[in-house]
Amino acid sequence: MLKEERQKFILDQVHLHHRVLLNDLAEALEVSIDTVRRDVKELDKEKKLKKVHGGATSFGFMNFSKEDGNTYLLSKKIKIAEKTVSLLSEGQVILMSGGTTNLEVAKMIPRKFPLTVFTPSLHIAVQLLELPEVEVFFLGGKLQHESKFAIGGTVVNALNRLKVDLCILGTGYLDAEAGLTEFDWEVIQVKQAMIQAAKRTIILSVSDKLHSVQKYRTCSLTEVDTLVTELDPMDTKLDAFRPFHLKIV
Amino acid sequence: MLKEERQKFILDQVHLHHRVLLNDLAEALEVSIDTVRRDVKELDKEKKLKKVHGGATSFGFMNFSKEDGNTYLLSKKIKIAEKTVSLLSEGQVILMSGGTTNLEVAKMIPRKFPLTVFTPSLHIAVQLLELPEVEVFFLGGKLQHESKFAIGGTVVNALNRLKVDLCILGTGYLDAEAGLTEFDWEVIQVKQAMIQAAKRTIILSVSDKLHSVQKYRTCSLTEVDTLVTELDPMDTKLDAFRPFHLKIV
DNA sequence: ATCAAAACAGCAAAAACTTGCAAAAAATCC
DNA sequence: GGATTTTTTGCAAGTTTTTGCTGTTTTGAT
Repeated sequence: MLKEERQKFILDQVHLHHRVLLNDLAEALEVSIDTVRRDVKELDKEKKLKKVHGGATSFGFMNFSKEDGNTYLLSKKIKIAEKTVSLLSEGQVILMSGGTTNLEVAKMIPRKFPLTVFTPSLHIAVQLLELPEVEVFFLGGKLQHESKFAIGGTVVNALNRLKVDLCILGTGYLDAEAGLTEFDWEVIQVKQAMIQAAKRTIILSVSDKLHSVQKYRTCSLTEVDTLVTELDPMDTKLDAFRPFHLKIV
Repeated sequence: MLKEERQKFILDQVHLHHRVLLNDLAEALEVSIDTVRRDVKELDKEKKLKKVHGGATSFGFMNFSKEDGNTYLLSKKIKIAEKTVSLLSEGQVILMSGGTTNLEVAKMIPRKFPLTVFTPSLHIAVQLLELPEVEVFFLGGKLQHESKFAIGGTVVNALNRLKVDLCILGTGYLDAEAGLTEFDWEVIQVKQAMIQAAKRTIILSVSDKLHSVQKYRTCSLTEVDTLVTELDPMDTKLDAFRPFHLKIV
C-alpha cells in the first residue's frame, strides 16, 4: 500500500467522522500505530487535519468559535451524538430517523461496531454505509425532495412488520405539554410507526428546540424512553420534562 | 515493446486505478523495475502523473472530489446519457438501476421534465432528488456497501408488484451469445425483477464492455428492447448484436 | 498523586531510490 | 551494407526512505 493511499484514507475518515482514533486507523490500514502516528503528524503539519491526543479531528470540530454560529450548533449536536452512541450496544438492531443530529450520530459510530440499522433517510443511509460492520436496510418509499426522507404507505407497512431494539429520533420539536411535534404530516406517520416498531425510543434534541411546538403531534412524552440533549442532565432547563418517566441523558 | 506504448499503458493504469505500484507495472510490462522507474520519472516531469515513493498516482488523487478523472470514459458515458434522455417521454414511469452511466443519465435529465422513477440505487436517488419535477421512489432493502445498491427479497417483492413503462439498466457486461451478465448474484435477482416489471428495457453500455462476459447471467438479449452505446448505430462493432430484435441507438 | 495509555526518540531491517556504467538495440551517416 | 553514434536497458554499489520495534518520557484521567 502506498503512503499516499494511507494518508488519503486517513483524511477521508477524518472528514467523514470528524474524528478518528489512531488505533482504529492502524487496525483498518493494517500498519503499526507508529506509521499512522507519523502520517497524522505529517498531515497535521500540512494543515490537512488537526492532531489530538490519541487521534485526529477535522478542522472546525470542537471549535466553539463565537463568530460561526453554525459550528457552535454543530458542537452541540456532536455532544448529543457522543452521548447517544454511548447508549448503543454492539449487535443491536435499531431504527434511525433523519436530521442533522442523527447524522452526527451516524458519523460518531466507531468503525468496527457491529449494528443493524433500518432507516428511511437517504443521508443517514449513505453515511452508515461507510461503516463496514453496519448492515444498512433502507425503508423504501416515496422520497421527499428537500429532506431526502422516505414517506408513505410503503414505509409504514414495512415498519409495521418490524420489531427492533431501539429507535433514535433525530429531528423534531419538543414540549412538555404538546410532546413531540412536527410540521410535516407525512413524516409524522412514519415516525409514529417507527416508535411502534421499537421497544425503546430515544429522542435527540438540541436545547434550542425544547419548548417549541409545531402543527402536528407525533407522540406524547410518555411514549418516549430517553431524552438526549447537549445539556447537563441536571440542568434546570430540563425540569419541565422530569415529571415523565424519561431517562434524561 | 516501444517506450511510447509502455508509457501509454502506465498512464492508462494510473487513470484507471488512480494509483499504481512500480513493481506491478514492471511485472505487467515484463521490463526491469528501473525502466519503469525512468518512464514514470519522465511522465512526472511532463506533469502527466505524480510520482510517489513506490509508485505513482493521478493528479487530484488527494482531492477528495470523488468524481474520477476518467475523462475519456466519462465523455463516452455522457454521449450515452444524451441519447438515453432523448428516448424518454414526459410523465413516464420508469425504473433505473445503478452504475456511473446511469448516473450521467440522471444528471442529464432536464430540470423541468416530469417523471416518476423507481430505483434501488442510492446514488441515482440522490441525484434525481435534485430535479423538482421528478418523483423518486426508492426500492428499499439491504444496501450493499460499495455499490450502494439495494438487494434482497424486499426489493424483488416490491418490483413484482410494479408495472412501469421503461427500465434503464446501467451497468453490466454485454455479449451476443452470453447476453447480459454480472458478477454479483444478488444484483442479478434485482435486475431480473426490474426487467420483468417493465414493458420495455433499455441497456446502456460503453463499447469497452461489449463482448465481455461475467459469472452470472441476467438475461438474454432477446429480452432487451434497446441498446444504447456511444458508437454510431451503424458501427461495425455492433454487428454481432444485430441478429436480435434490438433497436440500436 | 497514581497509573495506564499515548507520544517520542533512537535504531535496525527492508524496500525503494540514485548514480554510474556497460551491453544491447536503434538510429544515423558514409 | 557496414561503421559509428545515440538511445535505451539492465545491473551493481551506495544512499535514502520507510517502517516496526525498543525503551523512555509525557500526557490525561481518576
